[in-house]
Amino acid sequence: MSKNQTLQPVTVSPRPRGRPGLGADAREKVIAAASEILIERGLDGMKARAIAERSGLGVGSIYKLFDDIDGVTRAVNLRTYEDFAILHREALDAASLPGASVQMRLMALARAYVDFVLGNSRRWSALLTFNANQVGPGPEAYAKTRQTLFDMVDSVMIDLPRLGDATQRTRATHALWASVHGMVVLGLTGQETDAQVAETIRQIETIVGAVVRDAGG
Amino acid sequence: MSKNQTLQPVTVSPRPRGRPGLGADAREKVIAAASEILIERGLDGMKARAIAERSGLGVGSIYKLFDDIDGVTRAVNLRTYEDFAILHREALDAASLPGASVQMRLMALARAYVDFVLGNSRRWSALLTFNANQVGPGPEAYAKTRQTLFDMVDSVMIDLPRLGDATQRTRATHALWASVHGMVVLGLTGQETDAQVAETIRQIETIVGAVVRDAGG
DNA sequence: TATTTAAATGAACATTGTTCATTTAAATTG
DNA sequence: CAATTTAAATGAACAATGTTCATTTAAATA
Repeated sequence: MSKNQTLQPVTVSPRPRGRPGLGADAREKVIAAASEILIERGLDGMKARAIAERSGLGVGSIYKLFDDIDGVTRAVNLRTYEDFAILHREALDAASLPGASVQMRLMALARAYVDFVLGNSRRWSALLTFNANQVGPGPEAYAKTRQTLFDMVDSVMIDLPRLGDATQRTRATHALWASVHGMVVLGLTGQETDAQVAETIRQIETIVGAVVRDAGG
Repeated sequence: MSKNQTLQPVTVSPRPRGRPGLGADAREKVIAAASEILIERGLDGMKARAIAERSGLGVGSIYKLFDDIDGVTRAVNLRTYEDFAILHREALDAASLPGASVQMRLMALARAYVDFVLGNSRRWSALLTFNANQVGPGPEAYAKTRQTLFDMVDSVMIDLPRLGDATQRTRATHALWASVHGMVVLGLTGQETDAQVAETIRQIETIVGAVVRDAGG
């Protein structure tokens, strides 16, 4: 191997002298600790000191890793959103058997939505609160997951014969999934009975059914 | 006039001796001050001291009138919700000309929804944040306004011929309006361009149109 | 006018986000 | 290996905010 340093200068900077940085997993430890607290005690329990104690770090270290507590919340919410997408992927794969109708596949995705909210109420609530306070589009990191979710729904919608061109299908996909979001948000309060859950599912079936039939599905 | 006190004892308690209570409008002054701050500085500006200063009361007085700052927020949000409903009423009345189609009237209501969010972004955001943090159904006071809004939409939906019985129509009304909510929430971020607003309206038209056509409207 | 009473107040406290002077420990140097 | 260097790590201290309660205030009565 050539070692001609004039042609190929050493680009790796020499290891600095001082104490090495926080382990690469320090960020991960903070996010994990904060997530646990969120699940156990809700967003109100996600205090700087509580996160520090559970993660085994000092309070100040959190501010080395994140700009502020909102930064931790953003990271936790991003994790929530990713888990949300993973559940959808699994549900769609399970429902994508040969001959599965558009309605069936869309409802499988919708049920994944409902299931996630039911099983992750505090993480979900934190995500909603964050979005409600956002001005402007969310952080760029969310875009990828959002696109992943969109693609899943759109991959089903593409089987509807009368949705028009790509622009119109994209619009219908966004519209339908925002609608599911609305019905879940207004239907599931965090203290719901089985009957309320069933009613929410039926409402979603109503809208999905109307859209699918209207588009010749 | 008879003054037989044994048959008709005096039921009005005598005026108490001490300093009289906060004026009946003290609560109103707090709500007004808090609303102004919310509009000017957002939810983060709604601090106890800021509300006290602007309302001309002491900090402690706020805690005589409300259990805590969340109580003030709840009252402010209720006011927001009532104003929201008023705008819908005006829009529906204006759109309820003879011969106005179901689609036209539903879209008039939907445009009122969008207009309110655009014109009251911080108050709207506060309402969303509150709902996101609620566990269980919102306070009972909200139920009346919610019913008012539901009745408006339902009074249009009743003109659709193929919505089935009252249970199914109620479900469709809830479903459609929750859908509009979802599209507005995900479509209007608080920093939206005219194009984004137009796209949101078209998405709503897509869902409303599908539901109306599917129900024979 | 003096007295009584409860409303009204704001200083004081508790909690929490955030900073930064100091401590700590890893890597290098001699 | 001991001394030195360096930046990470820390947590005490500060700032901001929600909340309480002993004291003050003023209206109604005696």
